[in-house]
Amino acid sequence: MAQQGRRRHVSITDVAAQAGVSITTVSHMLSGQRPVAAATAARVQQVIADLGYEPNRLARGLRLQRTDTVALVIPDITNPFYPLIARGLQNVLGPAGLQVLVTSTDADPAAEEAAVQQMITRRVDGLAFADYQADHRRVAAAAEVGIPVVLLGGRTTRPGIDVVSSDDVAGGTIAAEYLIGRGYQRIAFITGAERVGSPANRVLGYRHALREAGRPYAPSLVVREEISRDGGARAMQRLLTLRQTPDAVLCTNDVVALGALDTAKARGLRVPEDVAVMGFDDIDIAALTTPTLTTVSNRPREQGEAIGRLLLGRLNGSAPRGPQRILFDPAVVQRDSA
Amino acid sequence: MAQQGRRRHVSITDVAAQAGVSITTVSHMLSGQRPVAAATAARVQQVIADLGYEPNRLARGLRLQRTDTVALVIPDITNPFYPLIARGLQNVLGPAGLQVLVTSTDADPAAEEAAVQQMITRRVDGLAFADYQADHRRVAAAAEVGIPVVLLGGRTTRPGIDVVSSDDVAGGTIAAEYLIGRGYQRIAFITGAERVGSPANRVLGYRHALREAGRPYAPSLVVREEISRDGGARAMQRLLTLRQTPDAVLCTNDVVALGALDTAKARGLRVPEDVAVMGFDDIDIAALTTPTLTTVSNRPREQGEAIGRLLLGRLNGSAPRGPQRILFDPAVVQRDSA
DNA sequence: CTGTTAGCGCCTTCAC
DNA sequence: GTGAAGGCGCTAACAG
Repeated sequence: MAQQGRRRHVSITDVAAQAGVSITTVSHMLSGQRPVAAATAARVQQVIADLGYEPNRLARGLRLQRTDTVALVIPDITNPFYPLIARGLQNVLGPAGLQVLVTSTDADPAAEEAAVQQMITRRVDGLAFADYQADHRRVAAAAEVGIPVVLLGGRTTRPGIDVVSSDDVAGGTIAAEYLIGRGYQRIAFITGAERVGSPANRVLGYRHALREAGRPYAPSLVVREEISRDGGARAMQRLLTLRQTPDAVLCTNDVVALGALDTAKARGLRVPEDVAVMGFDDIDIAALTTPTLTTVSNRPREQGEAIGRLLLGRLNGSAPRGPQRILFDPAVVQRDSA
Repeated sequence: MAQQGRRRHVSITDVAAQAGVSITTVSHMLSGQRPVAAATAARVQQVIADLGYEPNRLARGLRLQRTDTVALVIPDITNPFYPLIARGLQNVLGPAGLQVLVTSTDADPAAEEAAVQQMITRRVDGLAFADYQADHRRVAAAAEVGIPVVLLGGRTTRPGIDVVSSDDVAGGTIAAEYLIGRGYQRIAFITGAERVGSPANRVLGYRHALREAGRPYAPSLVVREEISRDGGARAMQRLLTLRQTPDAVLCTNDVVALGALDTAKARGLRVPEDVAVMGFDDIDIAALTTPTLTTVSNRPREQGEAIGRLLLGRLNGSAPRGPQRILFDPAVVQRDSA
């Protein structure tokens, strides 16, 4: 039966003693590193089962200088985009015997720094890191001690730092092209305050598409707000105060688009008749809103898997020496909101 | 600058040598466990900074028999309910210096067993475990080696196993009472096929409320379907074929309620005028549907925080000896659909 | 105020 | 086919 108090874990020494062999033999029987007599093996097996022995990975890690653990540091686990990344990562790392350690930082620089340091002290074998700026300086400490790093959403690689990202410029372009093709005339963009990172690149793509279509670019139609549902709602309110309100609004991600929808609904606006709304990421909720949300798919699960493969390559030494960069082609997912 | 190849981590020995002191002094200077001369301290600090020393938590964990790590094993990280649990858990554990290790199992019994065993070998200080059946046998192995366990959604405690759960029976009761109070006469319930677990308990509460109100219980109004949006849609279709159709429908969770809304909309029924719809959980999208969804809040974030406090209590020994059970009172979140 | 030393549990080289 | 012993990096008696 279950125990109340704390019980000492049984160690390899206990098993060896009970089985009347040396710990060497137990160790080799577990790892299969060298042959063990059938009779001995059976006896050891039995004792392991009797005692409920579970090897201590701390000790093994200390000895092997390897923890079979990979860290995933993300801004917000409650943004559905990141659980999908986590899922993809676990999909490829799990079968390889690696554990994923997930931490949310709330996009707070101090928390991000603390998280990276924490992971270094835990001697993770690899680090996947995401924040809205995709700032490589945040992970420099890890790269410097030789931990392979993959930066999600980054644009530029560094020695020791690989990058996985959606092609955000292309995403902004195809989204704007889609709206232009649907006949929308005044297309606004709700983005973040930072001038770098995915949000900024999506705006770049949007401007590119306007230019290609011979449309004027109106700075007043690009509004910068906190990247959150509330931020999206506020930005939408601001857009609705313009003399000429937009007939379509691109939002830097789906969560922000939810906020824009909140405001539209609160104002009694019909979507997409009065104003079209479009997001980025294609999180699950995008298919559940009313109206369902037209968006740009960034295939987060596949990005997570790509991160995993990159990390695995670094860990088993099969990766090329220089830093790698994997870009995901975005695609418009047409639904009802635009 | 960042390094390409693997570099050896610097250890406390390196710091001691470089600073010309013993490792004991470095250790105590780090932990503050005993006074160190100001001059010595300064020198050691400097060396630590120069060398970029990060203590190795594996070694420390091995020595201290404590990892400052807590495992969270959940069925599906992409189900929005669980990231909120994770968030709450991290909220209380983080400030206490504990890391949370999250793993998804897809509700696969084999994966669940593997995850628990994995966490034991990693010598986590505590384990939070959730699956849809809330089966305590899944965590027995951890409890037996003395790891404090909290089971999410469980009904019965065991020695070494605490429980945190929403009070599902009460939830079913207040939901039904709310609808009765609003004047609805024929209240249906869409639930899952299983006769145990949260869905079943919610039906129990619903029946209780009917009885208390002196209303008859009509078995034909309880329909069992797959717990999903499609399942909800199918169940609603079935309800609409009854001779006497319901004027209100309780759905075992919000996703199922979305399906019910789909069918109502497809049939041209007005909600709540023709038929009211109500869910459980209060996930984010409940506020996004048209009409917005009246539901029962289960406060997942707070449940996560409760798990964290329970675990902390076990770890610092301040908890009572016997197993504890924390029930969350559900609350009706009134919106437009009922 | 500081140092020496004995493990924590495991893997692995070397020896039999 | 099997063992003995060293050491991964750290903390905490025990000694000055």
